[in-house]
Amino acid sequence: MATGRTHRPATRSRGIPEATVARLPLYLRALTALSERSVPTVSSEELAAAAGVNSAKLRKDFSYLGSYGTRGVGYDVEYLVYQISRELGLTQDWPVVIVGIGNLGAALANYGGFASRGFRVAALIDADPSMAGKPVAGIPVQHTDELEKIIQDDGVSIGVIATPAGAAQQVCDRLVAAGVTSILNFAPTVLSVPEGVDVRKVDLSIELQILAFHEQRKAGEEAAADAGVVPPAVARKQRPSTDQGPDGDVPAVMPA
Amino acid sequence: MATGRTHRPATRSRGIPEATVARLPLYLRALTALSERSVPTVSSEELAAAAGVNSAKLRKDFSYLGSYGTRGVGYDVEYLVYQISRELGLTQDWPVVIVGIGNLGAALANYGGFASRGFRVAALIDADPSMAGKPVAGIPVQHTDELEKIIQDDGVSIGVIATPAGAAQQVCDRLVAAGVTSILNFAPTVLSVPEGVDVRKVDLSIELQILAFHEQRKAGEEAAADAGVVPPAVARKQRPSTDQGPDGDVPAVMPA
DNA sequence: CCCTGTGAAGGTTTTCACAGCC
DNA sequence: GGCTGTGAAAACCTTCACAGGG
Repeated sequence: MATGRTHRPATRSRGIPEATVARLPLYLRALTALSERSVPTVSSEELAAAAGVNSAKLRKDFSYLGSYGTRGVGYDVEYLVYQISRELGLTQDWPVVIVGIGNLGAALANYGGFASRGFRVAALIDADPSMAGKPVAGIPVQHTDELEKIIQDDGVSIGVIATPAGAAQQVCDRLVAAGVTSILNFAPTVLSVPEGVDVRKVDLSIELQILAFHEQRKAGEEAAADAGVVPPAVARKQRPSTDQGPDGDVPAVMPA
Repeated sequence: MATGRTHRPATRSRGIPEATVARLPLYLRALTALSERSVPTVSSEELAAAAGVNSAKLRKDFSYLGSYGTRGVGYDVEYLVYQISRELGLTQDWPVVIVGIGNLGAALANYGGFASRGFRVAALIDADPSMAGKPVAGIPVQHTDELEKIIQDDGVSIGVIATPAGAAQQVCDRLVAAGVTSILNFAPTVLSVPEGVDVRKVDLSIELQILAFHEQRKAGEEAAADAGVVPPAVARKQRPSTDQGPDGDVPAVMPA
């Protein structure tokens, strides 16, 4: 699934596949770690292992960005960090508002991974008046009444919804009306947004349900295998997993 | 990307595509809402809209489960709820442990979506001795030392990791050694697990980075469109979004 | 000789469009 | 006539395998 904009016909020369975009942050994280250890270059094989992906995929992904490697050598770590950051738009500052400061909202506010990647928490917003002024992660919570003003004053284009499901659509509508065009939704609801607005969702219980499906499947297989109905399962030898990546599935995403 | 088991050759009669599995929880949520409103039947069109997916996809998805609809009428809500629950393995009880009771762990412990879907929080575990005994969401936190005992006594097969990145692999190893075979990882690290163990990950900052990518793209397009270089963007009329679904991308998944 | 970059093949997922049943 | 279920086509993504540059 794309972004709703992927459908546009013309001018798709810079078209980076959605699946590739989804992996760029993984590569970036692995590269940042290498950079911190002052590793100068890395091969597709090594980087792929660090990102939990296979190397052919990684090379194909990078080929969409351009030819940033050197044959016989590998990729220059610093250079790649820069190129991927630029491609993802992380070289600019993205002010973000978080709406709904419960446990989850607080966890998000405290999450270090944002600040280090060009995201700045511009404001924390909650509907509970008794929260107003209370600092969370060093930032004072503001009341929902201020929402429009904050977004306009700070030029916020990305909003995070961490409210209960019942409030999510209403908050979403206000965010969009005030100018937000990208929304990360943690509430377990389908949001309705106008064209041009991207929504991505993260649903904790969905991930668990998918695990349960496979878990159940495993149990069934064992039983079947024990009964000799199915070829015996491969021995479970310990070995580093490969290809641990997002992917083609549930991640929970989607366009508007 | 499949589950690592998808590759197995033989006996794939019950093979439900991974992309379909990833959407079943969405359908289930929409159906549960209809059930609560005592709606008896629903058409593929209506249910698809409620789940944020298109109707052809939904019908194809259901066709993998069997023929549970009635032509000219639609689907029986209660019956479908049951069939999907069963397929996902939610008709049985899944004890779950959450390791790492910071803001995020606490949010997860408090999250209502678990209990209502067959997941039972069997224990909360944290490495900080001063947390031990403190109740979170009504459940007393236990120390990491108890981890193996808890997992074995309760027959836990699903573990949730909400620790800092540095501790994640170690916790993962202990969970796996104690018998856990499915892991939901919130720490921003690639986990290495033996074959037969499924890992799914949720990375908050990855989702934001993907939004930033599209956000940047929009800005660039507007500029280009203003300059007449690109066909003018479609007017942004308000209209309910369709096809808001997980999907083929970053969700963050993968097999072992 | 090593490792990137990439056509081509193979697989999976989505979408179309309509036959078939109620 | 309405709506499901599904082959067939199209789009998308991954993997293979190797040409070609360092």
